[in-house]
Parts: sequence; C-alpha cells; structure tokens
Amino acid sequence: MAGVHEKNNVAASAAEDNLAGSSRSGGPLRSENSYRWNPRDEPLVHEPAARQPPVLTYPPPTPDPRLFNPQQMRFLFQKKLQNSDVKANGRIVVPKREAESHFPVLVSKERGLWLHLDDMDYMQVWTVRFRFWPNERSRMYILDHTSEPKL
DNA sequence: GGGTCATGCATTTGT
DNA sequence: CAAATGCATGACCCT
Repeated sequence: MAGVHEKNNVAASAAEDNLAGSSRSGGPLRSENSYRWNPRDEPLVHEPAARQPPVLTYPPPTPDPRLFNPQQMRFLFQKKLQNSDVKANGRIVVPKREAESHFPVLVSKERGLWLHLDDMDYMQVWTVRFRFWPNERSRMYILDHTSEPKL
C-alpha cells in the first residue's frame, strides 16, 4: 500500500454489494468500555438497512475515485503504520477502539466487510476487507487485501 | 493485572 | 513453491 501513510485522509464506504446492514442507530453500543460516544461520530456514509449480504471472498470492483469537499470531512483517527502493516502480509491492524467506534459493526469473524477507502491525497480507491480475529477474550481488527495488486 | 496489538508462525490455498 | 490465512504469543501500555 505504497500510497497510504499516517497523514492520509481516507474516507470509507461500504461496498455496495456487501452492505453492513448495521448502520449505527445512534448512541454507543457498548456501555461497558470507556469510549464516550460523540454525536459527531456518526458514520459519514449512511447505507440503508439491508438484507444480510453474501459473504464475498473476493474483492468487489473498485469504484472510481470521488472528489470530496474537505470542509465536510471530519477527523476520526490516525495510526502510525508499523512494519507489519506495510510488509508483505497484506494486512493493517486497526486499533480496537477506533474499529469499534468508527467502523461498521462486524457480526462474526467469518463475515468481513469489503470497504472502499478513498485515498484523498492520491485520488485512489483502495478496496480492502475489514474483519477481525478472536484474540484472548477480545477481538483484533484488521484490514486485509491491502497489498498492491500484482501486475 | 488485564487488555491491546505487533509480530511470529503453522496451516491452508493458489500458481 | 509462494502467497494467503488463522491464530498465538509476548511486549508494552494503562488503570
């Protein structure tokens, strides 16, 4: 993922044929953790509630880049990429707190969610899969399929 | 001490 | 054989 670094502005939208069906309906989902819900944490892109999507094991077609008005964007979080995020693994670890506050809700480890990430610095769309692994009694969230496609 | 996460590694899948 | 995948482990925070 050569073009993505910690300062990039990236906007995410659920892949159209792989809807989350789980847009937040306001308010925190987990009251037991310390994250304090802010109304401005509502997702930027609201998808209509939908049927259970099929589990896609292959990436859906990547849409063309879109133009965004920076005035209408808001900062969510940043992460300094680690070695293991940019090595050949093709995965990027998403911090749990951010994953659970800003990303769509994942219902099971088998049901990942394909996301189109708009790289606004390079006008490029990255199609990656958001999913998690069970880890201890918790979850470890990752984006995978993050490697450059082989030519 | 418990939770998170960077990373290693074994297994599975693809070429 | 290479790449992708699934999971485990240990270091490193916080509280």
